[in-house]
Amino acid sequence: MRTEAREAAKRKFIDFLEKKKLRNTDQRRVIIDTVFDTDEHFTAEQLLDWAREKDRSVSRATVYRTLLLLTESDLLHEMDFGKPYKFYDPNYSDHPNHHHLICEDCEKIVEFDSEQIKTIEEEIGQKLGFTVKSQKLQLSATCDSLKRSGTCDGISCH
Amino acid sequence: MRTEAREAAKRKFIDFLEKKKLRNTDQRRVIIDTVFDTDEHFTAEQLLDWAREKDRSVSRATVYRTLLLLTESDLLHEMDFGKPYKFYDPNYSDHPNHHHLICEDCEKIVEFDSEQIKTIEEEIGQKLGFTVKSQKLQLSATCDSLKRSGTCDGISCH
DNA sequence: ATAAGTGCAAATCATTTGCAATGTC
DNA sequence: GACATTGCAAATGATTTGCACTTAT
Repeated sequence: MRTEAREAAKRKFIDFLEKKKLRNTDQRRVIIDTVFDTDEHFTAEQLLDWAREKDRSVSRATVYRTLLLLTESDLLHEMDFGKPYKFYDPNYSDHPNHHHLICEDCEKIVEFDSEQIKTIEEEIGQKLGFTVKSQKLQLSATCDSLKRSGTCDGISCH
Repeated sequence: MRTEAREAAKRKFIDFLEKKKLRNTDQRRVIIDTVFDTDEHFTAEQLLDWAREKDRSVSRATVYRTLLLLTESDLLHEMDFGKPYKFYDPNYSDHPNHHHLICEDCEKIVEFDSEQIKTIEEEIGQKLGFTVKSQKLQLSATCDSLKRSGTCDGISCH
């Protein structure tokens, strides 16, 4: 994630805590530093591992409790990729309307934006009598370069 | 669901079983009858209840095992609506490309199709070097009639 | 001082699985 | 008869929670 975006997200979280009269603890700081130092999707367990590398005192319970605060404050989005555990996406604060393409061949996840889709979504919502507030779009796809050349090189698949 | 679509889905499932040399048991028949007699989204637990009304011998284990077969054969789609349990959507065999709009006010789920979105998805996939195989789009929205008149009447919210 | 936050271990709860009995082909 | 399928009850595994101690404000 870009440095400014990352720092902005951390600041927003501190603001969120203050506004709710919640406390700015060592563990919460370590966890948000970890969350916004990556632009990968991650699981609760991965976050626990990473955070513990920085501070052994971070516990699984606090990771889950902080993940809840981060999703409530809309700085982190919960994602379901069909696995029995959740993934978390730290890129929404920088790209609030991005979508996901998941490659069935290499499991790689590509993020993309589309103004066009956003516009159509709003039109459709209006036609149905609703105001669209947010969206989740996941495309499942196969890798063209794999099919053509037998390997996952080029822009696709990595 | 329309009668023909419903019957077609059941037939496809029987074919699927035969092709895989799996057996056409009483319990599986009761479960698919139940699944394709509704066009609502449902949970495993609801399906168990409904199936048991028809045949007390149906067990939770068989419901889960049959749900797996139904999703594998692509006749039923698993959906994540942010709850700790999964929902199942029986309408994909009739409308393979439909999307969902979830109303934040009344929790109603509206299904809709859009050729336009499908086209854009394919274009974007191509540009990224992939062939799009399937998609999941969920819009989260608020109800206009509720905002205007204070009640959820009209086409929205029911 | 006070109330929020923490780690730990136990609890929860949807889903999965081992197994002996049963049913389908 | 062979082997898939079933129900049951126990296991699993991600996430949540109660509690006594600790820490931020």
